[in-house]
Order: sequence, then C-alpha cells, then structure tokens
Amino acid sequence: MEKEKLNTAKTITIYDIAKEAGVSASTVSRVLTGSASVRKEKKERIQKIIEKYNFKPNALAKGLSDTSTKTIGVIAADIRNPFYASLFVSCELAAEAAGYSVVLANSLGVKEREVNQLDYLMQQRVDAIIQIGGRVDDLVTDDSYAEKLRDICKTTPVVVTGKIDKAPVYSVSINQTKAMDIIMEHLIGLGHEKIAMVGGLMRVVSTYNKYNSYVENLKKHGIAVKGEYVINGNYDPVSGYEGTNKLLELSEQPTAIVAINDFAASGALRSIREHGLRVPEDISVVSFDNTYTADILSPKLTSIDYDYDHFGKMLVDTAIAVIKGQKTDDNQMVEPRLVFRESTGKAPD
Amino acid sequence: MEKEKLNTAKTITIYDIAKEAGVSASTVSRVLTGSASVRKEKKERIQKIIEKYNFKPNALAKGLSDTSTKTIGVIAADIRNPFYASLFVSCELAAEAAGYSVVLANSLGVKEREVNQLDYLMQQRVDAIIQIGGRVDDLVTDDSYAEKLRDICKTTPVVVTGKIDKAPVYSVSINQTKAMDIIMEHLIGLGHEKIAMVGGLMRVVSTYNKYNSYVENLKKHGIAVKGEYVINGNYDPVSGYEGTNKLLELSEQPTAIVAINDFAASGALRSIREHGLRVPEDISVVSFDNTYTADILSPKLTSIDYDYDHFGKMLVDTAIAVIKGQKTDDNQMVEPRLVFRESTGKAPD
DNA sequence: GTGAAAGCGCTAACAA
DNA sequence: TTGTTAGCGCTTTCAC
Repeated sequence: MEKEKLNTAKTITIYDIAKEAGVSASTVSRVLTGSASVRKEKKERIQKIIEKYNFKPNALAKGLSDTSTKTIGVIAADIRNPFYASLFVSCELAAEAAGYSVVLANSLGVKEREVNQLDYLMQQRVDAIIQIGGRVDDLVTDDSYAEKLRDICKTTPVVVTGKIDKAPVYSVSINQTKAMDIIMEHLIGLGHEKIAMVGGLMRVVSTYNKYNSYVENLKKHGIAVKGEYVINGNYDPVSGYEGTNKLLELSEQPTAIVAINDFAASGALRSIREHGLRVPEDISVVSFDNTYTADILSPKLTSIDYDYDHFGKMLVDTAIAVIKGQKTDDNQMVEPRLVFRESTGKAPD
Repeated sequence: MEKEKLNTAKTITIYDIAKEAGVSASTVSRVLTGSASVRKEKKERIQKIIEKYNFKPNALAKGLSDTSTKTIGVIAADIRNPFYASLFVSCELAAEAAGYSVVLANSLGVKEREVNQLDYLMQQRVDAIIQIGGRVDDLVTDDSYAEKLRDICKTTPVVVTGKIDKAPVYSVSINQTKAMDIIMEHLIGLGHEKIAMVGGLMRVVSTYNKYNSYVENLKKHGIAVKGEYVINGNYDPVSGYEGTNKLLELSEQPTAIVAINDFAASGALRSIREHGLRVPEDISVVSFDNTYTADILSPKLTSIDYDYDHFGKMLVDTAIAVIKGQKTDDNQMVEPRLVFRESTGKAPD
C-alpha cells in the first residue's frame, strides 16, 4: 500500500473535543477520568465525540499533571531466559488487573546497564520499580548499587526478588531452603544417597541458600557430604554438561543429580546420554524453576515450580500497596512445590 | 532495613538546579540537551550541581514539550516465546545504539489485547511502532484491524514482521520461501525423498509460504507430493508430538520431518524416540527459528536461523528512518541460513 | 454541574 | 551567550 506523507498535522486534544461539544476542557477531563459528575446529556455528547475521533488522552500530559503515571518499571536480568519471561508476563497481567501497566528494562547481566535502567525508569517517572534478577541476586550487595537504591527508595518504592543489603527495599523471594528440602526429601525417599549438585555460583544468594540446605539435608539423614559431588558453574546447558561429565568420571558415580536450573539440567541429560546411561533408571535428574524447558526435554524434567502467576501478583501487589502507602510486609516468601515428571525415579540397587 | 516514610516531598527540577547555579532554567536545559552553547564556567557549575543531586530530567515533561519521546513501541505476540524474546532484545539493543528506547507490549495472542496495546502505545506517544507476530501473521488481515492501523499510520510509522493488507505499514519479513528451499535442498541432498511437514496453520502467512515452497521443491525434484505427509497443527511441542505420531503410523513412514518451529520439533523428537527410532539414523528432523531450544535438545536440532541481531536492527533502522522522514524500502527481506547440527543425516537405505 | 485559571517540568523561539 | 515567555496536553482547585 502506498505511503502518504506522515500527517504530523495535528493530533487531537481534549480542547478539540471540548470545542466540538461546546463545553470546557475541564468538563471533558471530568468525563474522561470520572473524577466528578457531569450532566448526563453533556456526558453522552462528549463521549460520542471522543469515540468518533477515537481520542486517547496523551499519557505524558496526564502523567505530568498527575505526578503519577500508573506505571511500574520492571528490571529483569534477561527476558530471553524463560524464568524471567514467565515472571514478567505474570507481573504484566497482575499490573493490568490493578489498573497499572508495566515497562520492561533488560539489564542483560551488565552491571552498568542495570544502573542505567534504574535511571531510565526514574526519568519515566514510574510509580514503582520491581527488580527481578541481576544485582539483587548477589550474596553481598555492591556498595554503590545499594547507595543508588537508597536514593531511589526515598521517592519510589522498590521491590526485588532477591535481597539488597543496606537499602530499604521490599522483597518477595523464593524459599530456596524449602525448595531444596523438597528435592532432597523426594530423592532420598526414592532411595538415593549419592546425590550431586551441579551448576551455580556461591556468590549468588539463591545458590548459596540451596547449597546450605543441600548440606543440611544430607546431614539430617546421616549421609556423608562429599565435596566432589558439588560442582559449581554457571546457569547454562554447558555448565550442566561439563559438570556432569566430571561427576560421571568419578569412581563412585552419583545416582542423582540436582541441577541448579532447567538449563543446566538439559546439559546434564546430554552428558548422561553420551555416557550410555539412562535417566531415570541409572541416574535421576531434578532441577529448579520449572520453565517450559522442563517439558520439552526427554525425559521431561522433574522440577521445582513457584506458581509464577502468584509470584508476579505478589510482586505487583506489594509495589502497589507501597505506592498507596499501605502497610506491607518487608519480606515475603514464595513457596515452592515439586512437579514430578519423568527424570527422577528409584535409586538403582 | 527499616522503611522511612516515602518522601514525596519534592522532586528536584530544572528550576532548582537553575536557582542554585544562579542561572535561568533555559541555560540548564541547554547544557542538558547540548542544544546551544553555554559559557564554559557556567556549564561546569551547572553540571556539578546536576551531579550533586543526581538530577534526571522528567521524561514526561520533555516528551510533552518536544512532541517526540525517543521511544519505539514493540508489540510482541508473547515474550515467553524465545523467538520473540530474541528479536525483542535485538531491537532493544539496536534502538539504544540509535539513542532510542523501546517499550514492550505483549499481546499474548489475544486479539483484543493487541488492539489495546496499540492504543496504549499511542497514548504513550511512542515515535514508532514495531509489531512482531500476532495479527500481522494472518494470511488475510482482519478488516477492523487494518482500519485501526491505517489510522495510526497517519501519525506514527508502523513496521511489522509479517504483512498487513490495506494499511500503509512497512514490513521487514523473513524470506520463508527461501528458508524452505534451503531445508529441502539440505534434505534432498542427503538422499531424502519421503519428507513430511509437521505443525503450523495454513491461515498463517509464514506457514502458508513455507508449505508452497515445500510443494514447489518436491515438484522440482520430481518427488510426488503426498497429502498424508503434511500434518497441520499448532506451534507447540504437543502438535509436533501428535503430528509425528500420525506420521509414524503410516505404512510408508517418512525419513525426514520438517517441523514448523523448534518447539514442534521437540515434540517430534519425543514421538520418534517413543517409537524406538533414532534421530538422525532412522529419521531426520529439521526446523525453523533456531532458538536456544535447538541447542538444548538431544540431538541438537538442525534449524533455520535469521541472524536476530541483524533482523532487529533492520526493524529499528526502518522505524527510525521513517520517523526522520527518510526514504525507505516498503518491504524488506531477512535472509535465512541453515545451522547444521545433529538432527539431520543421510537418508536410511 | 461547569468554566477559568494555574500548574505539572521541560524546550524553544524571541529578544536582549 | 543568556533570560523571558509561551506553550506541550492534561488535571484540579476555586469560584460561580
């Protein structure tokens, strides 16, 4: 279809509507916001004109005058990761249901970007900021980052999925200890004792918590903790693959592998297959996050789920509560549950 | 950390800076935008104060006054789908490099949402809209949607990844015909003649194009087109799984399966495995999109890639060119290439 | 119930 | 080079 020159001509405003309806701009504003009552006949007349032009009020002007944009900024580490994507969409839906919209900012794991995104969202005058992943995952928070956040918190509520030291943010985080408890109960219940852990960095809170819970569970059941069964690494398929390779070269191979997330688990699966072993007959594999990846692999992964919809809603509800000045818990927990699929089974004899 | 009451007190403005620096607001504005020269000593004084307060100009006010927000709206079908996520991130990066930022709106495959998202972006006064997936994938565009778009195009450039009839949008789309050509050459070159196609709906342009190319290629090589080798369906693992199940019950099983995307391919892989067959020894599997899913599965998928970074950049560059009133191609093509991995091999004898 | 007027924070002529 | 002024489009007192 041929393009006509972009008609910068004139975007229709509330004044145009007012003029055509023979009323003042304030009256139009009143029917738009419903902030005060307008005589029925006028109201209908105005609404008709609004529809006729398909008029949409300028959100910038509205935000400027309101000093509230009804927008929540969400900083995610990387939206290409299904964990963040799911959580983001849940937030989007929860926000919408509450009359807010969300704006996404990807930090892509780059520290500098994370700070820039914070600035960006502040410039956009978002009413609150939700940060999922990134700096908030650090076991110990970077000082300059904490300072930045402290500054922001003075005017804008911040809720994070991890933790931030020394800044008055709200947090909604996964009960990792419990998650690992569930996994260990599951595995030990299936007769496993040689349980390994693959992937993850100890400087990441969630991993650190999981590791501690892993050790505790082993001890509780009188199972010796073997250092060579814990292979740190990244959160990707390659780390899971390489970690599992090391595990399978051990003289005493584990019978179960706890992968730090579904990606790492996919690598574990590959390594195991290449070693000519079967899952779950020879080795069981469990992981965290229950992203759709868990459902795509063969065997399908037994994985820890967090009820993303609920998780997102907690994040958003907390943000909105703080915006409205309501009292809220500083730290809330999301409870995990196990989704049992095909990758775990009885320990081999 | 204890929360102090949110200090709604006073957000600092350009006037505060001006006052403290003993200059006028416009002078501050000038150093902020670099739109005109300011005496060096003043400039430095102002910059010092800006840093001291970590002042960030209000983007709403700026956008209102400029009537340009330096923002591009991106409507994606579903950011949880890695195809869209990759493309979105590429757009984000390309936009940033050009001094723009992007705002994401998920339509989630809901037609009504798609229209709402369009309205939302218009209210936010984005400088352009990029739509990837959704209505733009339809073989024949919905009339009311086309009308809406026509309206928008009057003031705001719209660039889509698919096609829209009867609306002056710009398009950057994948050369699907070529993509299928490449796959068929690959397969036929490996000696395959019994080639099936699994997943996808004929009312979706990309699928329609691929199907036609599939038929053309078969004909070109003198291979009979068999209706039972084409199983339409969705774009998810289940469709790939069920489709392949049907294929494997045929008296004459295909030796190669072209899945409509990586998700469908994952289902195909599962079905094949359950039938006790091996990939690629007994059956080859190829797919489109080359999302990271292709790399996670075992065997890793041979898949068609689009160079997402380039794709995103084309989308954004086109949008910006139109914003700036520069001349641009109405329809551009993204060229596909094959990423050869483990799931395809020589046809069995 | 309704209009006039001021203001949200910034930019961009226009003078000086 | 700099300050003054007038908007950008909306909401919201404040009178009437």
